[in-house]
Amino acid sequence: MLFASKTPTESEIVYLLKEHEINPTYQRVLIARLLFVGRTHVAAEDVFRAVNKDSPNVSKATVYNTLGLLAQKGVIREVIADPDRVFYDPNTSPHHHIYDEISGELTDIDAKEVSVTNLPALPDDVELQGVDIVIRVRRNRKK
Amino acid sequence: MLFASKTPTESEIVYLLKEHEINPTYQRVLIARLLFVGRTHVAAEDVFRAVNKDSPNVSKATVYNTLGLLAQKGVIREVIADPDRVFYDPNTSPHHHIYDEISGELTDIDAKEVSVTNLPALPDDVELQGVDIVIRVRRNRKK
DNA sequence: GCGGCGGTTTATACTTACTCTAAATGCTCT
DNA sequence: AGAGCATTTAGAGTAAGTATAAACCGCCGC
Ligand SMILES: [Mn+2]
Ligand SMILES: [Mn+2]
Ligand SMILES: [Zn+2]
Ligand SMILES: [Zn+2]
Repeated sequence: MLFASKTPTESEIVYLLKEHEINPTYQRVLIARLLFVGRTHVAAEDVFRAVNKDSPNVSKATVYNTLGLLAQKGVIREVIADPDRVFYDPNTSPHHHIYDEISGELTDIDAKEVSVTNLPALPDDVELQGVDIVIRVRRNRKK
Repeated sequence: MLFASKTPTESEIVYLLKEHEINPTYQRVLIARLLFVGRTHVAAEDVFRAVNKDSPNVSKATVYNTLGLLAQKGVIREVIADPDRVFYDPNTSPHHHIYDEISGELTDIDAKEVSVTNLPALPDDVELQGVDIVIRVRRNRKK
């Protein structure tokens, strides 16, 4: 979901959540806004820290529940690339990832820049959820 | 690494480990053999259970350390697809995976059956470790 | 055979990411 | 205000994996 502004307003976020049949509570709006303002790949613990930076605002359970809910409703996307944590991605347009095994950082690659062909036909009792490409790299630290 | 026999002998495993500069201890041979006989994708806890099924043979630490060592030396491969655990794969030939989000099962797809083209050029301070494709599906349980 | 020595394994404690539970809070309708 | 449902919360619990420090093993020189 793309916004006209780089930093969507609270009411734009409220609208986005409603569109996806999510009741826009204080905590959900706060978390969603953080994601869409930051436009980066974040883990749940990052969100927990950010959202409680100044004052205690949102519990850990709510952070996890909200990220799960947003992902399930399609507002954001889960990325499984790091063996230690799930990343959440506000970019829901078709794209893939470069994963740096050293820093743990994820970078987007537009799906148009990669083509995957000849995917095998799937048995008809399976429902395709998505095709994820992860390019695993190691960026050499310090020259 | 392919074996003539479907069930490699102990000495074939010993040779395989030596080839990869791994000292073939009792525990390492046991674990590697289990992987290459089973020829499936297994998590560390699966290996721990299997290897200690009858009598206590190998500690948890050694299971984790050995799987890590085998992967690092290229005898087996790690697969990151399930958010809850790392899978280890005795199939090191180029291939990709179908991941069933419901059962947690992984299935191989030969790399020849898929083509990925137009991968973006990587900055020259990054070393490519591999390109992993995961096809996420849900197999509908019970008609 | 004995002592030493590096490499390996072990039990066990610990950490980290995440889930569960049951109570408290809030929101809406009457 | 009170009922009823949705949501949030603190805190306990789980599961995968890591760290630590002691024990053990295989080999070598004596
Ligand atoms: Mn981990
Ligand atoms: Mn997990
Ligand atoms: Zn992304
Ligand atoms: Zn495989």
